[in-house]
Amino acid sequence: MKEGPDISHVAALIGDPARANMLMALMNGKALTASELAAEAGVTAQTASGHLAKLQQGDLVQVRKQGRHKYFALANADVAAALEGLMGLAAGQLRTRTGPKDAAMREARVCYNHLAGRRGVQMFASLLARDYLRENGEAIAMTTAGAGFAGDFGIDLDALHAARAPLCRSCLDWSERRTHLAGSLGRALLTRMEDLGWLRHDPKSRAILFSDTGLVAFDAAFPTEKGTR
Amino acid sequence: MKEGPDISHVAALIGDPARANMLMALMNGKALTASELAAEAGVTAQTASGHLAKLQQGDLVQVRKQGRHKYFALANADVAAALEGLMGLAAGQLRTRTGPKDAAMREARVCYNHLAGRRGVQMFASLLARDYLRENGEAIAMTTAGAGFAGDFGIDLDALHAARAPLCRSCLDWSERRTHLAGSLGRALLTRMEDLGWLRHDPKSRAILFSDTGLVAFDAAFPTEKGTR
DNA sequence: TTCATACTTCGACCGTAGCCGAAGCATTCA
DNA sequence: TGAATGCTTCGGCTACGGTCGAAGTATGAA
Repeated sequence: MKEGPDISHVAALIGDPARANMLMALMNGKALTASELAAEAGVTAQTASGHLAKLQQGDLVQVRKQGRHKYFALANADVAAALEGLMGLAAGQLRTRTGPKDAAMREARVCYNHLAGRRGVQMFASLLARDYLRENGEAIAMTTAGAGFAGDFGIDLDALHAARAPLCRSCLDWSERRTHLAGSLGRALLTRMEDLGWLRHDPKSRAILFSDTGLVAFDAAFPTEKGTR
Repeated sequence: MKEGPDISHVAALIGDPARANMLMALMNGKALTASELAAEAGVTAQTASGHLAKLQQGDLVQVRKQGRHKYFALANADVAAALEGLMGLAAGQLRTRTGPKDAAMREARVCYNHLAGRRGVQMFASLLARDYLRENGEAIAMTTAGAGFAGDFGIDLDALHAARAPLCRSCLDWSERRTHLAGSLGRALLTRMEDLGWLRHDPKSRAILFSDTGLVAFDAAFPTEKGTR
């Protein structure tokens, strides 16, 4: 028995304990790095790398490269549904456990050169909600209203456009596990807020520390749905 | 990575090509013998036996022993649902192909000592539809109306009750892949119809040959939903 | 630049599981 | 009773795939 151009291939992918643990860890919809998945599966990084390559080739996971990290997530809802079905047969138990350590880092930190963490996600969501930015798949475009907002905020868009770097890019947040704003605009927003005295860098870590008045101003500038009222 | 008390075990069962082929062959809901499944999977009987034992132990299939045959079917609808989910991921193709050879045998034949084949299934279904028999899981009980019908048909129920053998048993039909009536009642019905001259045994095979008048009488005695009018 | 981190590739080891031939039961049929 | 059929157990072979150490590449940090 050799040829199995069917269901068996994908089932065999799930059938390995290490890979199954990885997939189960991804079942909450969050993205995890290769190292995290290796720990989750209880194997070394080399072994995990091989497993993840197979999962990717089998279209069970999608990958997003982020600097020197690789974030893996389930490929689509169908994969989750298939796993659910198998879980029903196994009457298995879920395993959770996720995420980082430092509270300040989760709240706000610098990601390369832009704002990340809970505040970074908040800022990006606020810009999207007010239609200053629009997401089209991977691409992010600024609206004319967004350009006005950025100008009012004290950002020189012409200078940004002159540079060759892309204006807006989405970036996967490793603590929130949602996307936040990167690109030259993300960088400009962070430096502008630093100039305004809203925040400063923690010299001992990547954490970003808001001043009291800065935090109020930030919430006013980037309101969330709850905070808008 | 060793311990995988989860989803991976059942997935590994499906992950073997031979076993996957067997499961796919069972996806139409019909029951198949070990030999048929071996052929379906492209392995020898010994190998298939091992695979089927594992599938049974993993609660993916249920088994029913029928004389020297063993009929396997999917354990429940959950299994089928899980397989469906995996098929969705594999975009796989179904494979069908089933069943016996001789047309006369499929139409009607003797199964041990009772009527089997299309006519046997018809008879059983007719008795159930008119509430002469009632199915309770594995058990089959005769109703009082059924007792009256049997008496009118010329069957001595007292004699059957006197014998130690069970009155009614269901028997899985290998060509129709549905259950038909076995037990002492099934035996009595067949011999009674032979006495009435409705049918006779083919001396060269297990086939049962109806006479023209016998077939008309049989259809009248055991009408199907379509034939009732 | 130099160092540290995250991931990948290479090579070798090893265990497990699939496979079949042969023999062994169990059931049916003559 | 003996012969045929259907399935299982046993034993041994083979190979595929998971595993890790060590070295290699890429990215970010100092």
